[in-house]
Amino acid sequence: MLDQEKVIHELHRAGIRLTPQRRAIIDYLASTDIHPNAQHIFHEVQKTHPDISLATIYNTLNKLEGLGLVKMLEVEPDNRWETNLSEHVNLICTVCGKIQDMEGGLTVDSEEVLHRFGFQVLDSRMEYHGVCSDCRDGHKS
Amino acid sequence: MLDQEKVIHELHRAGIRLTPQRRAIIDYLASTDIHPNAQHIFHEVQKTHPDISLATIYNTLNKLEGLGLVKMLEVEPDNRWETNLSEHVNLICTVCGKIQDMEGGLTVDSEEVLHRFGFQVLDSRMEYHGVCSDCRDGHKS
DNA sequence: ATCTATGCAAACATTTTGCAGGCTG
DNA sequence: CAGCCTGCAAAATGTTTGCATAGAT
Repeated sequence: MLDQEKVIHELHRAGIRLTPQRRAIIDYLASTDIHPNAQHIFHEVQKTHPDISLATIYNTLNKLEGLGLVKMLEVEPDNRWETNLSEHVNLICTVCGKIQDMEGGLTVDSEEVLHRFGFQVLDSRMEYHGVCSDCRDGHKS
Repeated sequence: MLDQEKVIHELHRAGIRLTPQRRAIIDYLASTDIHPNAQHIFHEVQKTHPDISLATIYNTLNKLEGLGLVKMLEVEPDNRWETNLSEHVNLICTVCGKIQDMEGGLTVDSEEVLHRFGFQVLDSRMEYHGVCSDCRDGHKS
């Protein structure tokens, strides 16, 4: 989902150093699709870098986001992060908090928005909130 | 956008008292389409209720949201509130923070999501982030 | 060698909670 | 008049910032 080579290249181009901590964060993000929050990333990266601090997680995520390499999902109670940059819908379970990607489904017509509102679309975020299959199953029993 | 009679009826049905403060908050929400944040609502309602507290704003908004009468938009740096419950897209200007509603445009196919993912859609949130016409104009000059 | 990144802890900002008194229904 | 609601202030939580040291290029 996240192209590590591209990330490293972009960091270099932006003059941002590739430290072991950042490397570990990038590796973790590339390895998962669970849309983790900062705390979750922190705990995962701690396994290999016990001294890492939460501040470094935030620092790195913000830098990656600034380069357009990851996206922050503004979800309660804390933000979640994804590396899927394609146009897709996030299915957010309001019971367990799980987030899945649904490719396709909705298409943004930037031209129409520009004509109707003079609004230039740079990014789109689409979410369906509801109950995932796991939680529906559990509820039935 | 917000039907005050319906709100009052729903509050009554839910056994939630209609205090002057809540009335003022509802009146303000019904009068605007700017998608205010809690602070903004606070300042507006303070004009007629100088003693109101921020906590009451939050309390009321949460109760109204619990009844499905308003929607919270999880937007940085603070949540915004809207009373438009129909399926629509929020156009969010990343320059000035203004939010506009775009009716139509996207349609949620709940059946498809249920079939493909076993995910039961209860609510949808769609946002286009970009630059509004005002900010584009300003930028050009 | 330079200058950015790190870890720590304190600071911040928004939202929630606890409590004593007040007001709605 | 009973019980919920208010305002206040303190607490809670997620995120950012400041600083001295460590480390990447």
